[in-house]
Amino acid sequence: MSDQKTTSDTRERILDVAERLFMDNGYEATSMRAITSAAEVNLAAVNYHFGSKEALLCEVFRRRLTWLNEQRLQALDKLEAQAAGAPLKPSQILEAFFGTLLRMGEDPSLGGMTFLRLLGRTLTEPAEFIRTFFAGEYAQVIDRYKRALFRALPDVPKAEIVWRLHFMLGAMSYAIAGTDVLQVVTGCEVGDLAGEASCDDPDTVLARRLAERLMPFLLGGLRAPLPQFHEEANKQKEPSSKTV
Amino acid sequence: MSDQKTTSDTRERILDVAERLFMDNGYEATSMRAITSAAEVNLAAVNYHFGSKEALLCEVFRRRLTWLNEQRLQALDKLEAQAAGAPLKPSQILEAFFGTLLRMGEDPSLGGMTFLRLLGRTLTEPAEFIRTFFAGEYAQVIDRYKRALFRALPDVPKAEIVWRLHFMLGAMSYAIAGTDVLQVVTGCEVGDLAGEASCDDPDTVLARRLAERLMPFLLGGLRAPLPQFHEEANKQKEPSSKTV
DNA sequence: GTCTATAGGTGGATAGAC
DNA sequence: GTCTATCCACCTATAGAC
Repeated sequence: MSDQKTTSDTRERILDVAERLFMDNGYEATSMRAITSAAEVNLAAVNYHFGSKEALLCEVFRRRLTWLNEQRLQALDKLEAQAAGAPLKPSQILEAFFGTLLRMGEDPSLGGMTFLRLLGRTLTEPAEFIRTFFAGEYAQVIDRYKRALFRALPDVPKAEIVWRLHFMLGAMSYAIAGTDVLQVVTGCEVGDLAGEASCDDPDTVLARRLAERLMPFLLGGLRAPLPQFHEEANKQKEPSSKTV
Repeated sequence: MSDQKTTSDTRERILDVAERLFMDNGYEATSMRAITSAAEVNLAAVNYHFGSKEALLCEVFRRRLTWLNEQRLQALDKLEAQAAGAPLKPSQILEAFFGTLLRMGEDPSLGGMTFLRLLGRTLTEPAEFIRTFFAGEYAQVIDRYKRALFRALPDVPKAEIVWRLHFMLGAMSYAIAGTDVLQVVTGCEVGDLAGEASCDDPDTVLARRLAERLMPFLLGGLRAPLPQFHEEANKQKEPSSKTV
């Protein structure tokens, strides 16, 4: 990875095209032939550069997720440095986690909405190698954020926080992955929901509107009154509904 | 569909097995051969009974969704009759919509968690025929519930309600579809999150716990303060944050 | 309704020349 | 690094006997 003068853009072209086609059609329904012909490279090039179709998919994600993971950890580092030992506010944590991702959607050079949609869709793919891959990619970052939320919400049972983190991930993933489902389900064009018309790229506008809408929703869900518990409740709290 | 004395359970056996395999592997990765051999029927039986693999998938959903749609509409009818013209409470509407679905997860004869997971995963599949199918299946019910929410939250801009309905659908779908992602992402077993051990089927317990956890989260999100608006805000409200 | 047999096609991967 | 040619496993769907 050092001295090829033309680390020929073949590699990058394949990754760009694969990203788009995997998003449009899904992993299984996208053939190597479709990728290589759209990228105008030879069929054998994928196996030469990546080894297999599975490895190609992983590389499509790795090139974006490495950057995203760094950004998310840095955002948390920065907040914690500013707080000087005090717990963070939940809204700050959510902004660092979800805001960092959603800002990728506004920047085509980071993959834009194409990558975000692909990510949202692929997270629920059943294939074993995909689940294993994401587990490894996400483990460290999720763990850091989980601990930040535990500190930020000391009165909420940890199991409850974990559930809600999961709900938040789901709301975001579907909101991103299903921007076309949205139209269908709601009978509205995304343009109508986005507010005023804009001169920018529609995807960029969508990413911005999404962030504005999603963040209050997630925060409201995270801080909702706790559910009733049944027998002995969790260690730290009296059961009945209380706003956290 | 009337006089075959043995409307041989071949048909039902295929549907049951297809439901499970589509859930385990996804639509594209599940072959007719895998289905017919697991169901112990002949390879040609699927095409005889359903016509094609696509039609089989649609039928897998139709046999559950028809019932679900009826239940959801009846639940709303009943609430509206009780209210005698007054708007419903948001919590009632969510209970009717999401509670009805989640109760399917507790009843294996209605598909149980297998069907719920399949539904959650399939909603984001890119294949055109799937999107078209769901659009037709859901349109009527979603429209009724949308209008109920508009009435229940007259001070919230309609576009905002539509966004939040979408977020809620997403949170629920992922929460269901990704109960194994949950383990991986959070480092917990589902059992740990479910609270006490139980003698029931683990999936049934999970469905119950999920409902208890999810409903407060969704309600908190739906009723969260409105986001800031930029230029001219929506017609009905002053912009800055207000709890609805 | 069920079965066998097969048509007719596409998939991922690789060997080996250049 | 790129290309052609090819292997072969597997797919959906159907024709036609029983």
